[in-house]
Amino acid sequence: MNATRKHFPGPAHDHRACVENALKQAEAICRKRGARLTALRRRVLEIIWESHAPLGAYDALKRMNAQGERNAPPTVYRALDFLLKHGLVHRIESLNAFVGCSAPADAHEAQFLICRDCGSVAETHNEQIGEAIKAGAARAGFQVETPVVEISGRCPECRHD
Amino acid sequence: MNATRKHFPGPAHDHRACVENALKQAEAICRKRGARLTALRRRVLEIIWESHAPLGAYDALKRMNAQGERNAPPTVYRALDFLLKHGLVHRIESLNAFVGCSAPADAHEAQFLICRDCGSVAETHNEQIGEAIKAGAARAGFQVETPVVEISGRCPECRHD
DNA sequence: ACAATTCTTGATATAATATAACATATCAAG
DNA sequence: CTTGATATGTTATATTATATCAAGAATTGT
Repeated sequence: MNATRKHFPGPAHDHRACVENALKQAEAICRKRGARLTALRRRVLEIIWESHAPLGAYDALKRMNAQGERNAPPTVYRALDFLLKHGLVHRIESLNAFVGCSAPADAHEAQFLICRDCGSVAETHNEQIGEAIKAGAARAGFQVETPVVEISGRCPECRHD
Repeated sequence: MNATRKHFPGPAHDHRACVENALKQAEAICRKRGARLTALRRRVLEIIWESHAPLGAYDALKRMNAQGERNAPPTVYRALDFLLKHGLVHRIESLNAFVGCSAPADAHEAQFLICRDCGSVAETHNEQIGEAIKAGAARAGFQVETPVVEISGRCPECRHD
């Protein structure tokens, strides 16, 4: 196994497995917490998981309404709020878009590698980055609460050295 | 001197000096590059520097128009684009807002410490964070281009341990 | 100084993202 | 089964950002 594949699944991977796994984990997590993963929320999660590229709220809404339904923006935003609160999706601040969380079961600080060519995002959990951030912040007397680390660049598939 | 002050200037500092310094540096930089720091752009930079808290584009626009002028959104966005291009301001992605660059003369990768209470932002240039990011990305086969590091938390003035 | 070119600004319209407010429906506990 | 809490529906609006075309100002080459 190529170390690369661990983060960026590559174009040929079985994406249905990603989606199924994400939904199954989400159900388990919500069951354990007594949180209600309603049909609507599950559907939004599924839509977000259509690919590894972040999806805007309005794009998700379009997909929800593809069969003629008439959901309004608050509907999708509320579902996204729920999913965010439970760590099932992440918001990518630099894109105003949302991506499925690859490790929803564990509390974690994540960083995002965002390919500027294909748009796909890999989530990493790099403690060194977190430590460096905390150390630097401490020197400024700053108390870290929510570090946002979003790294734009080129994924293994799209780079051409 | 308190190490803290180096990053967060604190409420009592002489902010006019910050502004004057920022404008003087901007002029020098633009002169050296043959870039035109027009009256409009200079004014937007000055408005952004009104405080150490990031300012939204439309808030900047309101201030520009406070004396009855009728500038439109593209005007302020264009000025901001110019200032961004020349590294005179930074965009804070997680706030959709802009803050003056504290070290415009040097090329640098910056991180931002954002106080969630008072809203002020300190810019740091921490190479360890940059190195940790590059190392982590390399392990994923990812080529870093533009790392965004925005750390929300509490500044020295606002924390209460 | 003049024309040609480029850069900057003005002006209007509209796109894209996000939330407020209030009504109705569904669920879950007692 | 009714009460209280949670979730969804609906309409309107706020906030952030860009496309497009026209007009003006500075810069360059001659």
